[in-house]
Amino acid sequence: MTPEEQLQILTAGTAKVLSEKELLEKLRLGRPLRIKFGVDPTAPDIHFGHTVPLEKLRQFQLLGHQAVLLIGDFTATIGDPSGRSVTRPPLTRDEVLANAETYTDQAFKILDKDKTEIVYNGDWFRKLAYEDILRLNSRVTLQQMLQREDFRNRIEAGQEIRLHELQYPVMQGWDSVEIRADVEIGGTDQLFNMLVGRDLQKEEGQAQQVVVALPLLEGLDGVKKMSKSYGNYVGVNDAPNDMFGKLMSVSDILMARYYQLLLGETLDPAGHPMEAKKALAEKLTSRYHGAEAGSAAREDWDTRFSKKDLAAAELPELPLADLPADLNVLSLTAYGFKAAFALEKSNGELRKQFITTGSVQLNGEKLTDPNAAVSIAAGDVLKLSKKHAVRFI
RNA sequence: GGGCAGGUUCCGGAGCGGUCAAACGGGGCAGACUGUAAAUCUGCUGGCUUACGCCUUCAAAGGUUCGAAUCCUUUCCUGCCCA
Repeated sequence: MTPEEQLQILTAGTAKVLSEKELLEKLRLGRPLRIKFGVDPTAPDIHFGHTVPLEKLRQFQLLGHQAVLLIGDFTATIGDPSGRSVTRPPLTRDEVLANAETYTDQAFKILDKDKTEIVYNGDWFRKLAYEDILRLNSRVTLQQMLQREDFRNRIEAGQEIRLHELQYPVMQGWDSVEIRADVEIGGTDQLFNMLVGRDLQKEEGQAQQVVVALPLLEGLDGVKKMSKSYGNYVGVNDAPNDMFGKLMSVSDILMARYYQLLLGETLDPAGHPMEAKKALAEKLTSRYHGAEAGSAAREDWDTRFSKKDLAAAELPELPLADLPADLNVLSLTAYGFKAAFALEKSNGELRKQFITTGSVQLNGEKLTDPNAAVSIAAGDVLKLSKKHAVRFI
């Protein structure tokens, strides 16, 4: 593949590349480039938003370049201040290592493990003496650091910035020197840190890395960035049916984004949107759970939602023995939500929202009277809402 | 340190002694329609109650009053201006 063709693939879906010209020049060198991607193993829960840079890294890998996955075991104990409005609590070393392992397990569902070099930045940072650190710091000015938007905002807002937080960009920059990175990949929130890498490489007489910034993935609502705290995420550890279902609920516009950023593919505008969405959901589910689970999730979705055949669908199962003693429609519904989905609904909500609207159905029969007595037999299917149903056994 | 404006239910934002569980908008949830899409429409959105009603909420603590989110005092916090 020509450098020009590679460039086109590699810049697709990116938010910013500094610069495309330099990237093209590097591609023309004809040798495998060293592509750095650094992760902070600060949280064990990984969602699809985190996989966007990995997808780009894989593209580089497929084109024959060397992926270098940097585990920020050392920097994680500081906490990246990027985009943060408060100082992050430091993690213990054990937490960091455990998180790192979880992370790599997930990452290799996307990356080719055998062709990925893993490095830990503790390997060099732990060896630095105080005088080395001072020397490193002497190359970056306070003014440069203060250009950062999040630092600036915190100063303006009168919020504290601890001195060690200023070290973070310097350290990330130094990682690039140690790795001799040709390219660094990261989210747009990493732009500043990645640029520091260029400065330090220049100081060290190295060629400067090209910075590839990727957009932050929108969450399921299509508006806010994907984040656990917004509840709009798809976790890579979500159960196959959950993952499939969540992906089916995205809007058409968002689907095109997901194609681009999660699959590295372009959505064919000629196809039927629902078919395209099922294909997206199946591919992603298969990636994390295997092809078998992927197609099973699709089949189950079809029986449950396309054919609306709840009886044949795979549902959470509740034993008859655990049913509440005073069984009526209201207590049954409350029990279903609580036992199968861990959702605590108030009686008022159950009555007004779920029962009287006809949302609650037993084997297809609407149960609209909260106080009506019900009897449940094995095999009965209780539909609580469009998205929630259980089977009794 | 001085002056001014504020802190209301998930968010924004009305209310400024009783008719306030608190307008309106957003968000969320449920239903209809659909492709678990979008758009649209309907309902719900503190808790308990079939309901009458009761209970807990309007930064915190006290107080005035038959009665307070609304008035007074103190405390905490926020924004703007001056030094």
